Amino acid sequence: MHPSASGANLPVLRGHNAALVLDLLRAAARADGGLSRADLAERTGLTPQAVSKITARLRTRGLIEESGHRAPTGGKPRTGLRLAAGARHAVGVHLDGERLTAVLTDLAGRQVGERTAPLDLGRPVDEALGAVAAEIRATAATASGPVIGAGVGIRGPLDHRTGVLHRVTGFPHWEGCRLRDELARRLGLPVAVDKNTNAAALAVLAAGPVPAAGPAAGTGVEAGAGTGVAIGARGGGATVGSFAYLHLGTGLGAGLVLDGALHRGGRTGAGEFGHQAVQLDGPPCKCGNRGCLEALCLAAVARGDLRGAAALLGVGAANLVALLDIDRVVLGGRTVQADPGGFRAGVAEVLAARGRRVPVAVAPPLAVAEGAALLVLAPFFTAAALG
Amino acid sequence: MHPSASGANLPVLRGHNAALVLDLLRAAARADGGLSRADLAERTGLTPQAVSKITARLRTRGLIEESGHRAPTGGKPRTGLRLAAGARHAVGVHLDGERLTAVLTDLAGRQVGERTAPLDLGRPVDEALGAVAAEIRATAATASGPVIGAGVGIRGPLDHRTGVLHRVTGFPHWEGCRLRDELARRLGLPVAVDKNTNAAALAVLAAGPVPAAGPAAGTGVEAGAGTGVAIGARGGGATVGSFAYLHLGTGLGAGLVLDGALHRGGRTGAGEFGHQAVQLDGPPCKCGNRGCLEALCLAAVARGDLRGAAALLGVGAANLVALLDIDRVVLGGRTVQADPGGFRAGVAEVLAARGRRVPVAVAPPLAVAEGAALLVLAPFFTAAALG
DNA sequence: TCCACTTTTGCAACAGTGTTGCCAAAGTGC
DNA sequence: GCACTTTGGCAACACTGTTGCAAAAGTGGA
Repeated sequence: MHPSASGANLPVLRGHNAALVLDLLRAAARADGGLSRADLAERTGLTPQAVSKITARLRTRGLIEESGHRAPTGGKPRTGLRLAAGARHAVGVHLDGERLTAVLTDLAGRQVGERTAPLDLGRPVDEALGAVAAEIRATAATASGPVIGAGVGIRGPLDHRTGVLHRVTGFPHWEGCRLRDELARRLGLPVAVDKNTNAAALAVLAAGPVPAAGPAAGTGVEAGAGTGVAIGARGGGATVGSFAYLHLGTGLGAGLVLDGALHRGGRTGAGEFGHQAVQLDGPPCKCGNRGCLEALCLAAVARGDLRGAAALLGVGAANLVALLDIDRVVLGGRTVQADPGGFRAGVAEVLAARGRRVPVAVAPPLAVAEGAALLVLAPFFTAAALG
Repeated sequence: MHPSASGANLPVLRGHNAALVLDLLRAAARADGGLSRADLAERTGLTPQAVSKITARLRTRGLIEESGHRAPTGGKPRTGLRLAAGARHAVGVHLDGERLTAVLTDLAGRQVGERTAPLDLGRPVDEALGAVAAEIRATAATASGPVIGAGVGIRGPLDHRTGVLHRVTGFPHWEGCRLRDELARRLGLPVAVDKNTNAAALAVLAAGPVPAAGPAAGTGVEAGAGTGVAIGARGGGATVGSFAYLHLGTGLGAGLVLDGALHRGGRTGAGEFGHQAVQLDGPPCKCGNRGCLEALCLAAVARGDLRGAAALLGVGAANLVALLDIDRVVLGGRTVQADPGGFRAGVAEVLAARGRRVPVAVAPPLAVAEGAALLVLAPFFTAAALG
């Protein structure tokens, strides 16, 4: 591979624009319903004629379709275009220690099916993988159209690029498991693996901006310098922004979306949120240090002090919001789901007290599984409109 | 403006590739010297013929030039191409409270001149701005070619997009100063404003990867999903990676480069590193909270405990490396420059003790001013190779 | 000294992108 | 019924990178 083969030729250009259009239609599909060619031209900055050509190609491929007419405003009414959401499906799996949750989603990433099964990671790897593959197959079997692959969300540390697990707390025989390739071989389908926090963050990203009005943020583009991202930086089709997904379950971790893109770091290590020191002389953590946020937070949970846990989570969130200038915070994980309102309020309170006024929300319970499915759908909205 | 006008047409494509080539030549200019057309083709992934056309256009514009021949390897020797570094110049200014440091740089961002002058922010804004403008003019006057603008690095908080200062600690009459526009008016030149930490981070980014061998990091590109950045994400022409610049002076802040791009956040607020809580029951900070890293660190400095300050900085760095999976840490700021070796060692020690083995370096003293100049040079390496 | 060989670069023709100019289609409103 | 507005497609176009081929400029061996 080239060290930095980022030169763009005509096929790349075409793929980029096609993916952009498809992404806008995906976002629209999850909101009102559709967009016209004129809408797309306005939002992409391309000419209407270019959009016509692009949508014609996508229509030929069966990825989008026309959908009636909009109400006219004094001229010819706009023809609606929408994602042919049923044209492709994906399976997303959340491996949560003792439970497996699988969802089937359409091309827009919307859930259209669900399965749950117990999962015993204590079994031999080969057996367990067979069970996981069987669940994925069973989920895929309910799809009305082709299934393009399966995504898996699981606790880190792991390497997203290679799909290899580094370590699974409590189950040392899983260390080094080539999860992606093993599942892909069993399924005969493309498989993608990522941390549960990253998967959930993708689901939140795809769900679009917070329903309520967001915080004030000027949209004025100006002539100042901006080293870094060139053409092509974009988010989930809607407002580009930043948020952190904080996951409190058997551990504490984060999924970071910065400027509309998930930040994984070079070794899929980003998001290690739980082992920040917040009490230098605090109690020892199993990581070897003292005063880690995770240790304090889980201790509070263990003694039933959910308010205290939420407050601690709020402190960590405040640190993070300050460091990254993040627009909103989303909470998730089994512990949070036990008292969503309490955690939301507790975290928001600490954030406000520290002058970091950002909206706080709770992610849907299936966010990890949904996001895992998005892992395999992503290529459609990035460049894979080729072929 | 379009909400997300990221559609790419032919001019955008051309600009992207031209900027990419120029950026590679800039990086080369700061290292060995030059690259041939064949080198560029290899690194961009474009065909040699495309590179020939692109370089011909850049040569017509006087931005690059041929530079002798490489040693042949059994065929026609490669013709060297290099940035016409003297074709453009820029001024970078660091406003550091009581001192102004201005540098003149060439197109490659290399320093070719320097001026220092006392600065009294206690004076009326108008007077002080006049003095700053005069220094910039004096610096620009020494340039052998056209000066395309001036960049200013100053302590935050401020808004990079608008160039407006929010607040200058100790000098309330500067609040709300439209620094960018005021200077641009006085100079008749484009001006860009950014936080000192961001400017320094840009300088570190432009300087390229750490001279010694970097940490291991697989370069295998694979077929997994990667929602987010599409074409065009790139860094300073060299290895794309992440690092944090930590600035310890009269305050404590950070400049974050993630995946090769400076992360500013939506409100230029990113990098507020000093007000992370690391001691929940610690001493009060002027920000209103307790146990902020900045308060602890500056207290250590005040009592002459530089080792203690370095250790605290190391704790903060470890938190940050864990959260963002960062490849290296770079230190800077007046306090660090007082004992570079001690801080480097102290921070590295804490990082290692916490299992975050990343290289630690100290930035050159003029990093902020140099980075400020890069703010105005950036458009050349992003898209401004247009008409 | 000559000649095959390799490698780099350029010229010319080409494929395919988005753009421009123009026009038919399909509504509203008087 | 007719002027007007708006949408979207057809055709010609400009300009991108690509492909095919040849010239330039070296090496190395006979």
